[in-house]
Amino acid sequence: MKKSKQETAETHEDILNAAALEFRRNGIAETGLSEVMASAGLTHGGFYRHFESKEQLVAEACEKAFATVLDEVERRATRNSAENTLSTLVNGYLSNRHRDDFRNACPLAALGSDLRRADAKTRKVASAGFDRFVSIVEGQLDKLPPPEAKARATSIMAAMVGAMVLARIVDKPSVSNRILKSTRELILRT
Amino acid sequence: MKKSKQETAETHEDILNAAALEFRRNGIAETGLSEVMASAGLTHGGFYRHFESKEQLVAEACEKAFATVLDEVERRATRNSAENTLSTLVNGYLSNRHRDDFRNACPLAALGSDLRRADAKTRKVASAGFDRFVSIVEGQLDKLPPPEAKARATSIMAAMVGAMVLARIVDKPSVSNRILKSTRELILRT
DNA sequence: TGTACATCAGTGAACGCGCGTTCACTGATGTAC
DNA sequence: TGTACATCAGTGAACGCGCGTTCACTGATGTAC
Repeated sequence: MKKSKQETAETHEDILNAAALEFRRNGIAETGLSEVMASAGLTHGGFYRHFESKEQLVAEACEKAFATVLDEVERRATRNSAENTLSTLVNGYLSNRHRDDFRNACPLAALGSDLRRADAKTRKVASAGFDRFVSIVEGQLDKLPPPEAKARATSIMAAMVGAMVLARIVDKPSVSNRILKSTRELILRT
Repeated sequence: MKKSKQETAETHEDILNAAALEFRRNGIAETGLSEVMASAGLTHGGFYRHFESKEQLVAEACEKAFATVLDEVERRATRNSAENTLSTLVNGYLSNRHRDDFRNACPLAALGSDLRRADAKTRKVASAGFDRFVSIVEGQLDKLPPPEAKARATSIMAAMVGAMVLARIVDKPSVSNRILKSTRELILRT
């Protein structure tokens, strides 16, 4: 039952989307290929018609997750450039919605320690994703001279990622909310 | 070859220390019990004389890692209370040494996304570790009124953990160093 | 345009491997008398 | 204090299981003529 080129391409995207979600939700090592394929509506045997290995899927799924999330962040950041889009961006990132929903979750926070241990290709993807995210934040800091803006944007990313990682670890909702709130304040005060 | 009570207790600690190191270095799911036992100088069969399950080892090893790291942080923070110990603490946490050496690495940053997916007991341990770390930082903010100090300490923790997570993901040393440096500045300026 | 055939996406069973866990066994320790 | 025996830390082999990966097979698609 060979499929048409278009169907094949759609299936490829389905697997990528399923993997991008499952990896962020359950972790890379904890997510099996059968799980990913089932989530995409397929049996696991067909996996190797689309990817050379799990490592390649990890790299492509991370790239996909970064692209999806950053396209959306960039879209919202550039929509109303007149308003204060930095606070929109920060409040969106450090929100309960982002914390609780992995469908559009930032891979840096969702896969933090997994990415460190991933192979070179995936780490390259993650590094590029980080750079792009910093650039978007930097674009919201037009009141600062460029070198300071880059440093500032970098530290804002660190604070946001750390807050999201911690907000998901902690087992008391009140503490989780306090982490998000105080980090919003740390970044946005001045 | 039964061992004396003291030897048994020492072996228990050896396994805990080995696990605390290997989990932080390689991740929880990626570290096998054979690996931990070999690292402690034992064969894997004896594991269940000391622990009920891998989950229990994870919880105890995390507790051990938090205790070791936080005792040391607290010791240094209270040693010379006259000096500015906040900058000592922050500069120590956001250092290349901390980033590159997992023997005394903060479990929150080293196991970030692993802890989120751990069982209830381990998450409780991690939450308690986080609370204690916040209290130590809060103790260095004696110029702020208590409620603000707690919020500030919380956001400082978020920034430090995020910076360390990102500094380890990124594949260019220059970017990694920039993350640490800019976050030190974000926290310590004012 | 129609026909014959090669291609290959997807299925489902099977592979070897390492995992967490169990178990029979050993022999020094600790205890009961 | 000395002796006999139960305990149990540690070994090394084995267990079932799920993992990533491979493979024979199916049959619709795409291509060559």
